[in-house]
Amino acid sequence: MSSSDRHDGRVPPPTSTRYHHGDLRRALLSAAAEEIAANGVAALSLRELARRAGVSHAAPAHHFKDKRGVFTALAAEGFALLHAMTTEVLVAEVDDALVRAGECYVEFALEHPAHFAVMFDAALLDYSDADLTRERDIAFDNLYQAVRRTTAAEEPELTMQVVAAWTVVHGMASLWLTGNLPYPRSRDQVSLAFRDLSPSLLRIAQAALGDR
Amino acid sequence: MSSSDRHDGRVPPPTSTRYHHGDLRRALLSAAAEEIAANGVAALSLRELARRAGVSHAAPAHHFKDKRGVFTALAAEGFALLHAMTTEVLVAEVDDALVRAGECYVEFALEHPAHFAVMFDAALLDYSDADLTRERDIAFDNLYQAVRRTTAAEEPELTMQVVAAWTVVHGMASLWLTGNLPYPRSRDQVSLAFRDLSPSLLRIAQAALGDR
DNA sequence: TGTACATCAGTGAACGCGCGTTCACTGATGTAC
DNA sequence: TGTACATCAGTGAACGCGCGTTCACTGATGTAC
Repeated sequence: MSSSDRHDGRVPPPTSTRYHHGDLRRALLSAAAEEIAANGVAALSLRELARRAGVSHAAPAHHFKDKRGVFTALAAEGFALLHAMTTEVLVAEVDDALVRAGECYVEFALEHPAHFAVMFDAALLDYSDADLTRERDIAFDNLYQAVRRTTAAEEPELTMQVVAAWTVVHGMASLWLTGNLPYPRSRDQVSLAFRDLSPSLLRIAQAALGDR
Repeated sequence: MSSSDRHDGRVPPPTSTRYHHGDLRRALLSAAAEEIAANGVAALSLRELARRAGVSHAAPAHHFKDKRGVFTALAAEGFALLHAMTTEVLVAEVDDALVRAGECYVEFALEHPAHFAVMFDAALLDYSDADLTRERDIAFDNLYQAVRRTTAAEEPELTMQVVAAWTVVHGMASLWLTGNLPYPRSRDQVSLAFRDLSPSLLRIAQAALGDR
């Protein structure tokens, strides 16, 4: 830690080694996302995050109570990201808002696999965290809105359609992330996959109804 | 460890404390399933499994190389269970084999959540394990067979329909396990949920195609 | 503009703990004779 | 049927390690005056 790289202006240089990190919370969350994406949720330790952020192992305690706090913050961030992506689609007032919102869901999962892995895992999260539940609720709101754009159905049919739509995109995201979809794991494949799978989905649904 | 409970016959009493466990491998896998279902995959330790099985902490090494070995054996067992369940449906030669096989998938996930949690998580598994890949492949075979019962489609449409069917049941199982389906987490709700959701699924698929 | 001070993010040493692994051992089982 | 022996599942003590947590501290920042 030489004295030359202490601070050279109002905005601290993010690459130099300084006593105060500047944005350690952000850095720890990013490190957590990388670590989880690479080695899974079971491998995460706070000391490892501190190491990745180039900070002493006691530093994270200033930003997160414990490991659960990191997972919870990551999940909240994930819901916020998903909400932002789907909101973009909804405000565009396009015809196929539901399909586009569904594509958002899958694109989000592919781009942020660590967030996705954590968002629905009750064993990892602290649901008394107001941030988490708020972000989750507003993200979920957008799904409801997207479904409403394609149907005039009232409850309880509306909820059934929300569940059906969510089921499809959630299944798709999960299978894709686990390498079980015949497409490369890339965001720009999502629209193509939707186009390919929609007719098959229709066939499957028809078969399910017709065979009864 | 009194001398009175050593062995009183050919078949060792499973409840008494004996030097040789009798079926430790099984007991460890069951303990692992319980532990994972209760506290998640991240919480599992070999020492805890030994404790649950009432055996010294060094004993598991005789049956599993390491934690990954336990996860891998659990996943293989899961695929075998799923295969057995779906085979039952297929040999029955019913009309709605695909729907029934799909119900099997969701029922399996609800009844064996720990197995399900482990089966598709690449970070936990050793894919060089012949048991695992064999059981996975034969389980997957049954899904293909079930789809073939409803369609004369050839490749690549056949694979698309397999993927579509898998997507739906996998999404359903995942959301159900995470408490996001409006049904109690019970096996006998699965058929009902299928009946409720199939029309909604059809509507969603139609909307996806119609809006393009 | 300069100085004093409160605040707080980050340090680094220390701690106790549960973990996986190793190893010489022991108890039980089954098989050869 | 009885005895000797090989095999191996399970024991328990020991080890080193990475972990989370605590705590007195220090360096940087921002604000009051």
